[in-house]
Amino acid sequence: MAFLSVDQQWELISRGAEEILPEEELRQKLEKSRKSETPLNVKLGCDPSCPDLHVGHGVVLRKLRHFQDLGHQAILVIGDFTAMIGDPSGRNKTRPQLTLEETKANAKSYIAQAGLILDIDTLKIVYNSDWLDAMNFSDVIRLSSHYTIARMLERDDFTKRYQSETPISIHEFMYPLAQGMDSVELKADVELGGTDQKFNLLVGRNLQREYDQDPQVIITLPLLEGTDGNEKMSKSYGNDIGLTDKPEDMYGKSMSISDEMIEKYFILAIDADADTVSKVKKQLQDSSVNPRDVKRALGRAIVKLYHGEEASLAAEQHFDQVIVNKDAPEEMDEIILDSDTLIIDIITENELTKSKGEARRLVKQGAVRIDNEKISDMNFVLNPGKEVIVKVGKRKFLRVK
RNA sequence: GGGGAGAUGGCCGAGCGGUUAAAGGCAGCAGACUGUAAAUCUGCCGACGAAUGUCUACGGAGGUUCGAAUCCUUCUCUCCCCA
Repeated sequence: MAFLSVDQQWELISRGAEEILPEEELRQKLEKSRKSETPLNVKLGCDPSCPDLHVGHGVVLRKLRHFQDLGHQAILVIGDFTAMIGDPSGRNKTRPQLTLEETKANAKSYIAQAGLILDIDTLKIVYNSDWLDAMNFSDVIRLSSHYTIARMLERDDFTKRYQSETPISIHEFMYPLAQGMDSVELKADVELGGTDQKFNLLVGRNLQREYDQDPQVIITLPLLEGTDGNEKMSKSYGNDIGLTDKPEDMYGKSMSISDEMIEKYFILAIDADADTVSKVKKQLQDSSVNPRDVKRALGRAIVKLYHGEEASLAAEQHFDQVIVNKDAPEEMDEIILDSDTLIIDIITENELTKSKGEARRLVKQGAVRIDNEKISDMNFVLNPGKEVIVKVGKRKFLRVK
């Protein structure tokens, strides 16, 4: 296929990107690829230690998709090797040791979800255990001789941990090297990653040079904060919008982001073009529009991206009904009661609360309603036979028959 | 190899023989107010029980004591300094 001009490609590639290092080299690579009609190898590594992707992952996946749209070769590297090794010291909870089966299952789920964004047909998927597992100890020593401790310690989190006297195991130094080896193996022209990956991406660049390759250009993308507006989006912080979340949840979560995040979400979560972004920015600044309405548009856009237009409208309607008008939703889990049961047991057993203690606390605080009637009696008993709706907090419902 | 410091609830961090389910902060949850925003205020925040309460918990295992997060022994792990 014919490639667009470098400037045209540049517009899409640079959209939303934090840094492109070095810019000039990327221009040259694009120029060369255009002339020789050879697509660039664009690499994105992923960590299959967790099976669920969220909108934060979507940011960098969309960027990879941009390259696909421009006719380049997208390569998804499944980091199954590192996932299998995990963190042998067991200290790092985000890096548990996985079995081969778990890794495979996660990778499968990862690819399926990534397919919501990427063009799977032209995507090249590789597993880094293919080459990393084949290295022996001498290979590893040879590889590590290309890097020094001082350079390793330049990495932000190493510096911090070193200064705060928290342990750093030697093997942790191997991860950036392993990731760099991937770039060498794949002869990557470009590697994408979040800003927190900058160091690792640069190691790949340096290693390629050591192995006499044309070093990759790195493109970093801003990290998207989660719905709390604070921490980066992550399932473990509970602030994520999952790609496979139900439309209503997706919409609801989108509505709970803070005003300051709206513009960023427009840029990173839904890839809005420059015109839309500047319009949003203006609306937020001159308060001609209630920020809530800007957010509603955002919520619809996010749901539409993953579930289609129809679902996005339904999700908004659901939101209006349940949250704005405080009505019960049409669909909710339901149970059939066969004997008199304490309300506390009902909500605990159906996972509306985590423990009976919590259930009691909520009753005490007036957060539990039956058919919209606040109950305050801890010993309230529900009798079978009559259909009622139990509501806990603002958004947990259960139909009891 | 030698010397020193340390390991407390989701996280940070006080406690250093009984009044400690363990100060304080952060995070979390609920209520009020709202735009399921932010900010603010109030309450809760190990489990089980209606409750006096019972059980589990201060890195692991033993021990001293009427009583231990606190003292002793030992193991595991971490950090610092010297070599």
